[in-house]
Amino acid sequence: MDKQAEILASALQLFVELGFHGAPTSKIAKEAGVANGTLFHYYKTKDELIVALYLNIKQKMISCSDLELKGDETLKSKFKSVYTNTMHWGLENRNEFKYIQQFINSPYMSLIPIEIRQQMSKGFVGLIEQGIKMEIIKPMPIDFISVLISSHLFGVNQYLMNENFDSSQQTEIINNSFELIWKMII
Amino acid sequence: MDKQAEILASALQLFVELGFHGAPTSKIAKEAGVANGTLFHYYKTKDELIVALYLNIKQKMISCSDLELKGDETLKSKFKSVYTNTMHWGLENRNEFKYIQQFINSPYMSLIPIEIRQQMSKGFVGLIEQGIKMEIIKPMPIDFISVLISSHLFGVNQYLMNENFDSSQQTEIINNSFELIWKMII
DNA sequence: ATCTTTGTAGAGTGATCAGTCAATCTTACA
DNA sequence: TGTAAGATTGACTGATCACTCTACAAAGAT
Repeated sequence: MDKQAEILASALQLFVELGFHGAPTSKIAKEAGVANGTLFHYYKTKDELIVALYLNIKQKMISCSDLELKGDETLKSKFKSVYTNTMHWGLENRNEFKYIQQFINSPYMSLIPIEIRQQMSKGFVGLIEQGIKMEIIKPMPIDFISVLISSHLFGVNQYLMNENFDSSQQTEIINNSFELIWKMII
Repeated sequence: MDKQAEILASALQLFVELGFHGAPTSKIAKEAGVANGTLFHYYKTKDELIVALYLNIKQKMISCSDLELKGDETLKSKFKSVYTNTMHWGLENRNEFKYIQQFINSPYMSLIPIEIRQQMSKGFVGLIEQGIKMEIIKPMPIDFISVLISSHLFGVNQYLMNENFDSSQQTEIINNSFELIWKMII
């Protein structure tokens, strides 16, 4: 890992553990094994670091959920892939998942321009549009469906994080919970 | 409003607007129209203020959702009352709702002892248990059902906050979204 | 009337923090 | 090899912040 990646990793760890408030840049730099000034070489301000970390993680999450989406799958199985991939990613990257939740529920979220938010949800929105056009998914507003699925996903993820199931139990709950949300939107 | 209530009101406004990080106690006191020392007379530390504010708001939210739960209603209509009351409360108290989301997704949440968390969700958990016992609600883990409903509620609330519907449209969406989540758990 | 408790004020303090800067090191390439 | 650009350092700084302290006022209690 290069220094910049070390900084992001330490920032993630400390922001999740101590909050934006409780994690000083000096501590982040120290934990990353770099000098104070190096942090500010890559990120002009602390706020810029906080935002960059969000975008960095969100990008990873999205690219993971898109994995192996072949054209010949049914729409349902595409949705299921996105759902389960994201869920498993969240369980294997708990700090990343927590950081995203912490960030989007904080005032920092308003620093992300709307175009970028749309850009990030583009793929998912496209899937939903496709489902409505094919008359598989109920004709409800895209944003409504989107929020139904993502809040369901975040909720189930939080449940799985709290309880400590083994891997096969986890997979079963994820499959069942997908069927629940799928029935809700078709 | 007495001084303590003024402090809580200003803290709410500024924490939602600027985050825990960006809202100094001096500014909170100033906005509340009290001296710096007065704030620390009521709350020994800033953290204590942050936690007290959460408990204060949560209490209001719970007592609002319990309103008018008569014994002769069906279980479904009891659930619907809790759901719609909470939703409407959230729409009329946006800062309060945002604060709760900001708080529970922050590391401060870990400062709330588990007994208190259980105490706060007691009424709702009781309703779910009743539903399972009456074989109306599917026999799934209580915590799972609880997280399904509350994340759905928070998600729909966020959707309604973003879009700006008039009152009758809002009510319709709330009713429809209740039917969706109800079907999911029965 | 005196004492005690509680509320309120606001100047003061030591610590801490975000961010700077000048100097040094590394790398790439002419 | 020389040189320019970028990377890295860590001591430093000015501002800010959480919190304290002393003084005083209000309100009961005895």
